[in-house]
Amino acid sequence: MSDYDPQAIEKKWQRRWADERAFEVAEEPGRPKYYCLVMFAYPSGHAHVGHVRNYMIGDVIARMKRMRGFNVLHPFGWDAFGLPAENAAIKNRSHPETWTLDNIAHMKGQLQRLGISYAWEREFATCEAAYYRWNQWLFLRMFERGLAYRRRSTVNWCPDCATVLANEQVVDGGCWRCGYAVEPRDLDQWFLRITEYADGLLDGIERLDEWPAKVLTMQRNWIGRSEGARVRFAVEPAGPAGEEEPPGGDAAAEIEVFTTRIDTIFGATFVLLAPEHPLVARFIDEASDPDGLRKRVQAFRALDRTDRLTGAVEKEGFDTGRRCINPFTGRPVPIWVANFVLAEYGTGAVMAVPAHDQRDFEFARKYGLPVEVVIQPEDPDGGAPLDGAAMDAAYAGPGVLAGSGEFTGRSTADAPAEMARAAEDRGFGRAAVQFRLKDWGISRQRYWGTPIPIIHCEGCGLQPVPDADLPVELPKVAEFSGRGDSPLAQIPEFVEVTCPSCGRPARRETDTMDTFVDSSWYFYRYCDPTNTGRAFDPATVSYWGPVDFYIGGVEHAILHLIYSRFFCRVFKDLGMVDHDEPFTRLLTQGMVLRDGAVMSKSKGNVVDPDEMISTFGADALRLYETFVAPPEKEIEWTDSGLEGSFRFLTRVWRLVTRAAPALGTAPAGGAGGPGLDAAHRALRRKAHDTIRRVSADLDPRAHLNTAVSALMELVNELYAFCDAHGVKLGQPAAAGAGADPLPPATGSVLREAVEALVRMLSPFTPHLCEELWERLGHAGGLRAAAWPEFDPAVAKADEIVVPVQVNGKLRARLTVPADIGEEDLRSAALAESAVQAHTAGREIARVVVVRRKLVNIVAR
RNA sequence: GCCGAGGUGGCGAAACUGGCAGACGCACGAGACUUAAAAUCUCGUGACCCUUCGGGUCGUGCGGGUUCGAUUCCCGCCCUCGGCACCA
Repeated sequence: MSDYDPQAIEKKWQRRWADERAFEVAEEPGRPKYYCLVMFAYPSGHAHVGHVRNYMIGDVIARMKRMRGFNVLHPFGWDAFGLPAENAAIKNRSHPETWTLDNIAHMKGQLQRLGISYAWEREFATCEAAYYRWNQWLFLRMFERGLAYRRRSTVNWCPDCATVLANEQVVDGGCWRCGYAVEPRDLDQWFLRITEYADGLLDGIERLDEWPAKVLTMQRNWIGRSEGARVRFAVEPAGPAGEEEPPGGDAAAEIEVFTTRIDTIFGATFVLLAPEHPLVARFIDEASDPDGLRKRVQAFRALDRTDRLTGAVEKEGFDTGRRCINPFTGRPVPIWVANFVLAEYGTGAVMAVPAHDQRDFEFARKYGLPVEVVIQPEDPDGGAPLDGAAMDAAYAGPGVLAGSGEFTGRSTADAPAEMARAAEDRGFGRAAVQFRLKDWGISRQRYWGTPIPIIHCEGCGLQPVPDADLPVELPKVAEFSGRGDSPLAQIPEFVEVTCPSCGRPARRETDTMDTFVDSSWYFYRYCDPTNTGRAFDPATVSYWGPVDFYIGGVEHAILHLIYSRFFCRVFKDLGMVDHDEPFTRLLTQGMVLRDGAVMSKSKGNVVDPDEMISTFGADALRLYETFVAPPEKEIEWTDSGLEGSFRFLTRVWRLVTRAAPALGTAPAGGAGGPGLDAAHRALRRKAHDTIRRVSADLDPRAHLNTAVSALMELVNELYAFCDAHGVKLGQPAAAGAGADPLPPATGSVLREAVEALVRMLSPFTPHLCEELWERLGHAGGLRAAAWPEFDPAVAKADEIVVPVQVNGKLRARLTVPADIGEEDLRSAALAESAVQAHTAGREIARVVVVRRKLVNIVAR
């Protein structure tokens, strides 16, 4: 057994860091700052090794940056509102706060046992009124600006969670949390106008060059910008000519469509309405509905929402019997209702151009509707032009407009802009941009969230709670009986208030905010966490912000990471932040799997960090999770891998503790020292080469795994060096070094390498390295120690090995002076016997010499 | 269908700007130490072939191309994973 005792070492240093408030920071104008942030935690109960990996990546970067002289902000906190707490309260007949605070206490203990260098002084939980009052404050600012508004709308309702979900929280038609099929419901809801910022959010993506391409793509898809045009088709009066319009009739009705292909509009042979389109009900008179169209509409609307959204339903439609006028051709076209047209996208109505849209084409063929070609591909061979009657598929490619009136002959490249302009000039349309992104519904009919600070007054309407009355605190008691209306609605002393405007009795809003509001700006609050006068001091955020390095799971690519970008822009418009983007660099860490599956309690494959820590120590766990693969990749948990990391740390322990008594003072830099022999110079070279590699791997590359392997190589080399120079590292322990004092040169070279090793390893395994650093005779801890300095003069080799190829195949390796000239290298290569054996009897056509890299001899 | 990321030994991976493929680790094998085992230390470990130290051939998903030289660049495929998707 080794005398490496992680339990004792880790306790000692964790206590010391806590006593010294070692990682708290203050603004220091003029000193470079670095804001390193991991996504804060939902206090679900227990951290597992997947969380640990996330936090380790942040901790390695934060500790390294600190040693490199940066003023590092590395905070942590809790995303503490949310449904699981409320569900647990219902189940346990307790209060959500109890469950939440218990979990936070437990998880905080777990994180502290990992020795993460958080500024715990800045910790907060979003369920504290001191935090969520600023959610309310911000909501009111958005309300004033029309960015927060209330409207009745069809929303995504999760029957299981008994609440509304944002569009982003519906995954494959189910609830993102419980998977239960989402239903449509008509409710009055609060929305945040994120669409106001759609263009800015999309354009900003172009400048996020330190974000993973995957996340940017997902955000682009989610925002879903389409350029096209809106065109209005006038509805023809109903019934035979001369018949009187019914009262409230639709003589002036118009159908507005959105299209990305206005250049095909002369080929629009019918118009399709969503079943929910308001005109549909007007077109179908219930009293005289001989064909039972109303029933068909209802059948369409009743279709499974998921199937309808994913296209799993058979495309069907029917003729309303009404017609509208194509404003470009002046011709009437029939109006149909189709089950695949979505009310919530665009205008809920589309023009159908079967010749140039595959879906329209199939629909037209199914129902015998006309197909008119208005785009002819440019065919250099002069083949037969397309014919609507004979086509077996739509032509959606580029070409030249045909049968399109004054636009005939224009190209599909130019026509759309011209035709949109024409539509605008003639007053029936305009160029338009359509987004897939919708406004963010934040109303939740649940208790455990931020109360929305609004009062409903019958006389005055929606009244904001005055700023002076903030926070609107969650009432402490509430009945957690189960499902139904918001629990807050059942607390009279919360609901019954007086109108701040007229003073008459009024009702308080009982919805709470989506918890994603909480997480959309928490990174600013860390900068100024105890401010009682405002959300944060802009000057403080100006110093720390934006977040330089943000680390978290890719599952937040479109939820949290779009909302935060949105809030950043809102704060900027409020004059509170001075940057456009909140997170300069984003790293999405891979998940930790076990037996090929995500760890979960239900699968019973959770690896508990506490168990690993008690067996191998936090340092071994930290090292394993950073070494096993690049941070972005998912990893498969293996116990043997963790054991391997523990073995390595034992090796480091033995190396440093046994060698320490014999170490001299480190060499004072310079070019290797003329008095040193080859082995000593080689060790110095290796040490400095490792400094170069590890430094670059950590910053900026964040390749934590290769940084560790470089350190392992250095340790291997140090073992070989010690073995060759009489420092006994192997067993038995009693026969350690120190018995024979080392020659001063050997001791000083060893010290230099060992101290570089300890410092560079310390971000990964801080407890072990602090202990070793102390044993090496340094006071003040590693925080005071600078990152080792790379000296190119020392790293420079005096001899190098150059591979020699013949026709691209490796045939020999030459050991030559590092500064060898091209000519000398060339002749040395040609003189090599192995080379001559392969060139014998052949003509040497060419010799490629790449300085310091390789020689390739081309022989024929 | 569209967009993105990938495919390298038994396994996790490395190769940063076109220059020795497989560093480092896991697993496995051999040796040293030991009464023995564990631990530790040292060595070996892509495949195939000739086998004599040693040498040869093949090898980074598949097929082509560019190049003195390709895991890396280009063209065409196949597969895996992720996102979006009746979005007009």
